[in-house]
Amino acid sequence: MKRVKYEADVEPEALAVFREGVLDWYRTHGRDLPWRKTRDPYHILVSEIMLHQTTVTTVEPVYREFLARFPTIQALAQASLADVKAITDPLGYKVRGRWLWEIAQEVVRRYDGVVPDRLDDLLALPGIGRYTAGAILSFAYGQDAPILDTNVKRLLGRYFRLEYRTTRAEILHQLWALAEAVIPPGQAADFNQGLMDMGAMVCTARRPSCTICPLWAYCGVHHDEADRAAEEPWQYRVRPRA
DNA sequence: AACACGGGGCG
DNA sequence: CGCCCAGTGTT
Repeated sequence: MKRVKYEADVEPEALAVFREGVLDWYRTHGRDLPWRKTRDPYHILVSEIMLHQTTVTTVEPVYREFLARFPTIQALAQASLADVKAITDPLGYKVRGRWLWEIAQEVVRRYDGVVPDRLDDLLALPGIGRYTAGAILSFAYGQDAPILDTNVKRLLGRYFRLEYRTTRAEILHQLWALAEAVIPPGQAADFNQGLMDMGAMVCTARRPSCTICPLWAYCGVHHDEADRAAEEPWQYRVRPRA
C-alpha cells in the first residue's frame, strides 16, 4: 500500500474511482446554487469572496442583493465604499467589502474591467489567495486549476489518508499537490464543484455519511474505524458522537 | 507557525 | 455552549 508523498503519487485504481465517483455524484446530487448558473468571472469573484468561512445559505441572499445593486464590475468600482460595505458587512469578516471594492478599481484601471485569467495576476489582488484564484480560474475560465478549501482538505485528507508524522505546512503542501493531481483533465470546473459538495454533504466534518459515499470502497478512513482516525492532521476530526 | 477576523447554524 | 463554515493577511 503506497502512501502519499510530497508529490502526489496515488494508486491508479483509487484515483479512477475517486474521479468518477466525485463527477457522477455531483451530476446527480450536486446543489443548485446561483453562482453555478454563470461563468461570469465577476459574479464568480463576488461569490467566492463572500464564501470565505461563510456558509452557503448565509451568502445566497447577500450575493443576489450585491449583484442587483452592482451589476457590473464598473458599477462596483464607481460606487462608494460605504455603499458596498452596507451590503457585505452583515456577513462578518468586514474587510471583504473593501477587498471587493479595491479589486474592482484595480481590475477596471489595470485590466480594462476584465478579471485576470492568470494565477499571478489574481494573487496580486487584495483578498484573493490561492483558493479564490483557483476557483476563478476553474469555474469562470475552465482552466484545470486546483482549489483547496475546508471541504476539499477533509475529503482528500480522508480518502488518501496522508502520512501523519509531519508538519502542518508539509501537510498543506501535500494536499495542494493532491488537489492538483486528482483533477480529471479538462473537467476541473465540475470536478472542483463536486469536491466541495461531497465535502459539504457526504464527507462532513462530523458524522460523515460513509454508508452512502460513492468513494467508500477505496477511502482511507472507513466509517467503522472513525475512532482511530480521530487525529486528523489537517485540523478537523471525525467525531463519531455516541 | 500562530493569530485575528465574525456572524450564523447546528447538535 | 462549542464546533464549524467555498480563507486571507498579518505578526
